[in-house]
Amino acid sequence: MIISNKSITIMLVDDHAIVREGYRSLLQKQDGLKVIAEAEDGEQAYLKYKQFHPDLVVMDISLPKQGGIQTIARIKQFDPSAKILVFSMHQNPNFAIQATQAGALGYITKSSDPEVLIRGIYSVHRGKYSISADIAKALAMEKVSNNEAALDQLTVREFEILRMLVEAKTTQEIANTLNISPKTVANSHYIIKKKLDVSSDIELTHLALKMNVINLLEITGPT
Amino acid sequence: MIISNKSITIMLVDDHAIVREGYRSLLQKQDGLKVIAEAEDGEQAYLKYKQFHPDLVVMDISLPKQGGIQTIARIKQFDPSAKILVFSMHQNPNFAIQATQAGALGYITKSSDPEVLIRGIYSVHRGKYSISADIAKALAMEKVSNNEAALDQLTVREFEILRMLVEAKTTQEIANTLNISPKTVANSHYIIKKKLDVSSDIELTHLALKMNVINLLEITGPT
DNA sequence: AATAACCTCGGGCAAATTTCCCTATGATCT
DNA sequence: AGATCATAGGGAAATTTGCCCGAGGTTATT
Repeated sequence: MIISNKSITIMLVDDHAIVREGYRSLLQKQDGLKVIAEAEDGEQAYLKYKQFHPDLVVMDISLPKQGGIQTIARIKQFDPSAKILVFSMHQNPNFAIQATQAGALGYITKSSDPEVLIRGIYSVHRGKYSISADIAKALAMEKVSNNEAALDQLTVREFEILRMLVEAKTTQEIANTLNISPKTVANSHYIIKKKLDVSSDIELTHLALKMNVINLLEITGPT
Repeated sequence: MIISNKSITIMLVDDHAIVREGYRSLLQKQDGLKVIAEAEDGEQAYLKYKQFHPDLVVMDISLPKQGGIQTIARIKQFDPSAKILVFSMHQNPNFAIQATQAGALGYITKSSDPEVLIRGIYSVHRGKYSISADIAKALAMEKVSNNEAALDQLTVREFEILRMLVEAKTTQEIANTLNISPKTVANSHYIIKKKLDVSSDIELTHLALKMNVINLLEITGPT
């Protein structure tokens, strides 16, 4: 056999315990994969990465405290060779774009079949970029009828701030969460509006809804 | 032993395979619980409920095609004694309210510890309503602040201005349309925010969407 | 290796807005 | 007739916005 006899070590990052339970149960069935660490928020993920040096990180990006995108960037900063596979509930390709820009090597939606995740893991481990079919399709569609390209102009940080802004977080709250000055948040707020070419916060909210940066259900409750 | 020797039979409904995997792995560890069916969308859930008659249904409400709330209502219509426990990622209490009104007996968030879910299952099975602590808190907060009747506090004129505001019209445009001074519009804008108890325009927009002052389609355009 | 290009972070400051209070004029109600 | 309320807007303080700048750090390019 020319197959490596070493398992691929994996760190799981997800804020929902039940999902981590699912990962573990699923990955245990695979001989070549071994879960060596788990984290439930961005801060923990970063610290545990430094501690355990897993071959690969499988993470959700909707994390409490300083979001997943930012966490990807931090981990990549610490270890540029880190292999990160995003496993997210968002079908929105904008998230995939942002995640990739932050350094993720793969983006697979949670609606995918478990085997897709498994294949994605092996694929990313080999250094190959991997996205699930639904996202690939959405990306392709976007290419044709895209006016959403505007969002690509935002930096990772700006995108993150945008999300918090349109969730009606205050400048102060955002500053606290991201550990930056309120002034910087205000400046980013301004830059975001300028880049997206809107002149009021209400327009900004509309645009965010239109581009599915936030989901209407999240703010209005179910219909 | 005076304990019932019959297990509680459960149907799992979640569109994410990984989450179902997690449920199963978690529930298997409990002696008294037995998963006898799974479904990944509302339609399937309804059909399988009729087929298997589980003692209890644990379901997510963010389901593809006609959502979970609708499904709860259909199942309850078929069997008013159905016991349904919602297990959702949404901390938003509106979901809990809607789910309860549709007939759910419990609402637990996915961020809860697994044991909270287990306790919820037993609780709901005994016919007792069960919600997780975070939702209970959010509901309590809501009681004091947010009342749907808030809009009634607005005068006709204010309501008119509100609608134009959330359509992202500028103060100047509104003033022109209504033939009043921009200063008056600005004053009304302030009064509206005060009456509705919001502190930013983004919050105002959310509230307007929530209360159906404006329709989402109007601002997002056709899909 | 040096340079350019960018991102993040924030200070400064004038202009614009928001906030809050106040007055005034009709309606409407009692 | 007096009280209440909706509407309209002035004035001034408090805040935010819009724009410019520069310091560090990273990433590409040459």
